[in-house]
Amino acid sequence: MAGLPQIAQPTRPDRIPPGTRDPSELLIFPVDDNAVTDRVHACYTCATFRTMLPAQRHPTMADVAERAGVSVSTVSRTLRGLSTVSDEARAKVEAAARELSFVISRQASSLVTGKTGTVAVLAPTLGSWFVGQVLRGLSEVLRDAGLDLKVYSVADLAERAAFFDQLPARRNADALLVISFDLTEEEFARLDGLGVPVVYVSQHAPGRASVYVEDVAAARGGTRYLRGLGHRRIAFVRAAPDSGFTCSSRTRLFGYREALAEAALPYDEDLVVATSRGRRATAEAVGQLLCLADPPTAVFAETDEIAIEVLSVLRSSGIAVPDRLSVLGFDDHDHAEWLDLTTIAQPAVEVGRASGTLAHTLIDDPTADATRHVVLPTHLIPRGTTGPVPQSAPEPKRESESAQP
Amino acid sequence: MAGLPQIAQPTRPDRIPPGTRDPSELLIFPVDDNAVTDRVHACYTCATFRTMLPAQRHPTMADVAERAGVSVSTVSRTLRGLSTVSDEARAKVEAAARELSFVISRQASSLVTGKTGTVAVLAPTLGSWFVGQVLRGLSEVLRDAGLDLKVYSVADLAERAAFFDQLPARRNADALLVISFDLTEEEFARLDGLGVPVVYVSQHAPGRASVYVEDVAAARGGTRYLRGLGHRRIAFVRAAPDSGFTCSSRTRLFGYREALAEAALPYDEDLVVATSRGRRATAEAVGQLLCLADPPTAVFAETDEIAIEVLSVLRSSGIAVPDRLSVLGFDDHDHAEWLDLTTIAQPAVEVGRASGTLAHTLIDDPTADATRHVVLPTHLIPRGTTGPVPQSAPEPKRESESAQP
DNA sequence: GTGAAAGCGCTAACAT
DNA sequence: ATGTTAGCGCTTTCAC
Repeated sequence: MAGLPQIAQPTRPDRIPPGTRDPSELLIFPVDDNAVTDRVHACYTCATFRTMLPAQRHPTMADVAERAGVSVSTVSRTLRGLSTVSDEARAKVEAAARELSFVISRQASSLVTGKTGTVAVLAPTLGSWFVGQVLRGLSEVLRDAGLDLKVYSVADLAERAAFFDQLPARRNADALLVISFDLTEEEFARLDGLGVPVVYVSQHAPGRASVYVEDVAAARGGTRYLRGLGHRRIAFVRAAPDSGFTCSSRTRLFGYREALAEAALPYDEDLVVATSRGRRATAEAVGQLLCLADPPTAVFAETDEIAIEVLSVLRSSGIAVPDRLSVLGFDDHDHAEWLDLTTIAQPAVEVGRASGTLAHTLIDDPTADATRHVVLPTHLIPRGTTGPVPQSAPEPKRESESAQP
Repeated sequence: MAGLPQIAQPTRPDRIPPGTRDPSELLIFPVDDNAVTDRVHACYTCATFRTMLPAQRHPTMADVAERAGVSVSTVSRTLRGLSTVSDEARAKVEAAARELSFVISRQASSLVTGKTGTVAVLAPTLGSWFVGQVLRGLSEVLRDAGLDLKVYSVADLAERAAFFDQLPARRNADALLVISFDLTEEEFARLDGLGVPVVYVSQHAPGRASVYVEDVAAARGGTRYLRGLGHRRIAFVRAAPDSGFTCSSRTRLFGYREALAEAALPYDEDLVVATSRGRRATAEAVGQLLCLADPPTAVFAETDEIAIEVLSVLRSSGIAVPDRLSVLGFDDHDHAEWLDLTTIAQPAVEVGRASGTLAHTLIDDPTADATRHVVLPTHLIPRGTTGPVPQSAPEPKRESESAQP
């Protein structure tokens, strides 16, 4: 692991305002505006505020018991809310615990109960909108259930392999939630043998507990909606498949194809393009579509984040939305409303909540149906980026061709 | 806690394709497109895929020792990488551990070492862009350090109070990271007595370990930049202060005021407006600014997310950016580039990395400087939403006043 | 209703 | 270099 950067020797200012707390005065380090390098500073004015506290031992149940004048067993029973404790003893224990700021050690109790009081979640990244929303719902439910939340993320294939090889969650969580992973059979098998319940989030895992929205039906509905506006040439922009982390591409593309088939529209592979993160890739993908002999009049993006990139590219190219090209997203990202993006909303927070609830159920009740599926609804939100197909499909106008009058 | 929703009785389709794995065929539940209610489904085709595995006991070190024909101590030493193990014994232990898929129980080892191998983080929400980026950097560093990451989030003031009352992280983590909280003195005091190192992230905590970007200098620089474009009436749009969760409003506003003062520009309270999440609040805030007798020619938004809302409102009002109004953000959110938003970039992922590194240092070395500050740089990225001040500050044009020629 | 004692799985000190 | 032993802080019998 990389160590901390070296401590830079701060140029001592002429006068150090003693004991000041105003943030503007505290920030007296020689930090250039717009500097390019990072550094570590000793904080002059801060150092006086606090002398190091001696590392103190956390109080244990024995401490509480002694103070309350009861046995450790009684403390344990009281704190777990068992009814076999007299009111008198309970009061004494609660008072003692409060006075000592006693907090139970999950490590110790888990050793004997076999429960860790923790739920682990595995996600491809912690930085995406969807994962963030799922975690929000999840943490809310787990907090109410008295469970802690541990997160594992794997950034690339090597880390992914390492995770499935070692399964660090194995003995250190009561359940594992896997968010939005396109798993191989081997990985499924590995998790099947994990020894704790596994809940698959945002994906349909055959024969295993899953929570997801009906991507296929939603994408079918979205494509039908575009068809209803008169569009016949509908493009699909998907995330780059190389990451291997998302399974929504597959399902949403499937729904798209179904809706085309319903209307006897051909599935044209030229209309399906992939983009990876970053504006360049999206610009290329969009360019590819617009250069087709028979270009699309509508674009269905796999996620709102992709749709927003597409909008951005279209705007800077001067292509009118929705007059010349309609754009449909998926997610109802916060920014979708602000950008007036038509999208298929999915209840991401609710997906998190349902996952947490399901995990909690499976933990508490080992006889619960471990193959239960929770399917959450989606709904289309028509906004301003979609409109009727242009009356006469115009030849794709290229700048070099259009002469000024 | 709310229970799981009732299992809906699925209408059995005419034919259940047996053993199929194609996702489209699996999704045979009566899920209406765009349905409004959620439900739980039993998955017909899935149930056949897997018979419940009996709950199996996790192998312990004793199991590994027995299989390897050595003592438990040797297993422990081997797995911890101590050098006092013969190659022969090491090989046998590693083989046995692998065969049994042994995973060490942190619970048990932490009981004796006093270390949990876990770092806890407290965040106001898990759904914001900044927190997500910080968590990305953090998890990367912690993974390399062999530490697990536990997250606590508090959604409202009641939960916040409960957290500081109980301090659930107390005995269950080796360090606590507090992200972007505006803490009271009482809360600081409570954390000072936590018994484990605390790192304050995205905030300057006097006398305590902190990692942050220099908000004051950055905001000063951003405001100077707008001044350099000729702007004299510069508005500041901040997040609603009622949440009490962010401390960036205070510091960034301070830098803004400093830059005004440098140029002897007056600080006009009418130019500082607050907005909460949601487009309506932003629309009102922007409206307030545009209705001023002497309206601003530039807007500095506390975050990119706010700036994007502002842009959206301006666009739908037909107010040209930057011709009539310049907009400056803060963060360099992913969407900022797509939207061509001028912004002050902060290295959010790097903030997470540095926090994790600092926490790791403080855990491993109790004598390390617990008041160390890491200050990371910011830089301004000029893009298309900022431009020179309009030549002659025009009277604010109101639709009712402008007559058609 | 309460306490004493055993032991969860591991590490650390000691003995060999 | 390896095995033996004594706990870490808690829960859980089992007596009382």
